[in-house]
Amino acid sequence: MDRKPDEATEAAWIGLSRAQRVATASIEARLKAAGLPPLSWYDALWELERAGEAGLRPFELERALLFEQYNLSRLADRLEKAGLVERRAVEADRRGQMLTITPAGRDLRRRMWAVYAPAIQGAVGDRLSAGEAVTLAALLGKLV
Amino acid sequence: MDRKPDEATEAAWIGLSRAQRVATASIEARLKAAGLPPLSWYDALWELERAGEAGLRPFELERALLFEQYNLSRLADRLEKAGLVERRAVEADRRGQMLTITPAGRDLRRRMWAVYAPAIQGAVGDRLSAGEAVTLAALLGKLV
DNA sequence: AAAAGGTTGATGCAATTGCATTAAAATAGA
DNA sequence: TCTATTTTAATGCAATTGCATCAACCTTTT
Repeated sequence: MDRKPDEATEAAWIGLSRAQRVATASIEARLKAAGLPPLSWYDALWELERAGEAGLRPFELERALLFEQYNLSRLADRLEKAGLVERRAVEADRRGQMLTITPAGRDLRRRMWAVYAPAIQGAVGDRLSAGEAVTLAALLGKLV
Repeated sequence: MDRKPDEATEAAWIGLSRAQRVATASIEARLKAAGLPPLSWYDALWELERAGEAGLRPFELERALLFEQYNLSRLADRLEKAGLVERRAVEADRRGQMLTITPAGRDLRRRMWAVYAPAIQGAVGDRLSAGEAVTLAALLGKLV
């Protein structure tokens, strides 16, 4: 069922690993240089902003971000402590909670995007033609 | 010079991030399930094995693996402590050292590959046609 | 040759991640 | 119902990573 990867598969895997590291390093470096928090904060804030008033359950966010449960729990701690997110009780399930973004959270998310967007362009967009970007996105989609 | 990414660029970036996480998680999980060390150990051992007798300077390995200097220094500590790698002095530069793989290191590398190879095939090869793998590798290469 | 600057590698300390476990509540099954 | 199982979320502790800095040595400049 599995077997050995052929040469192209191995090259694709290595490329995936290296490309992601290079791109991520460059993007994270720009955020840091701008005095902004890491990408994981952005991802969480963005999901919560898209979720709107209702917010999201931690386990939903966890799946959306492909985070480990304990990592999400602690990311939520930090976001809450920074005033970017609120934890509120959910009456339907007394174990659970609802995470919602605060105005400060929306504001930070927006400021991060101002750095993040050009960083994506620099790390990815500038290196690919429009057609290549479409193809790459489609191929990567097959791996998920 | 930078500006905002278009839709395809953003999709490619998100896909890159997610595909890498999914593939890596699946591969690391298989290594762990087999009681083997993480991928970073494999990568280091493989580079050192390819380097042969002469070995590599830490800074060379650091660049080959895209590691931070302090992380490589500590990875070398662990590999050495596990008897997989040897640090030896280099006479041409008394600051430096040479890292070489030991027989135990070669053995572990080989045993890891027995798990790693099918894991790559499962996470990447099985999800792409041969042509797609070639295309993907080429596009990812443009990002590095 | 001496000083200034750059390279190589390690390390103390803080923050984050991983692992294992736990507590509490919901759901399923007898 | 009431017991067993599953789901949701947190947390103590160990390992790893990140940050800042340092020490030693090499190289270049004057």
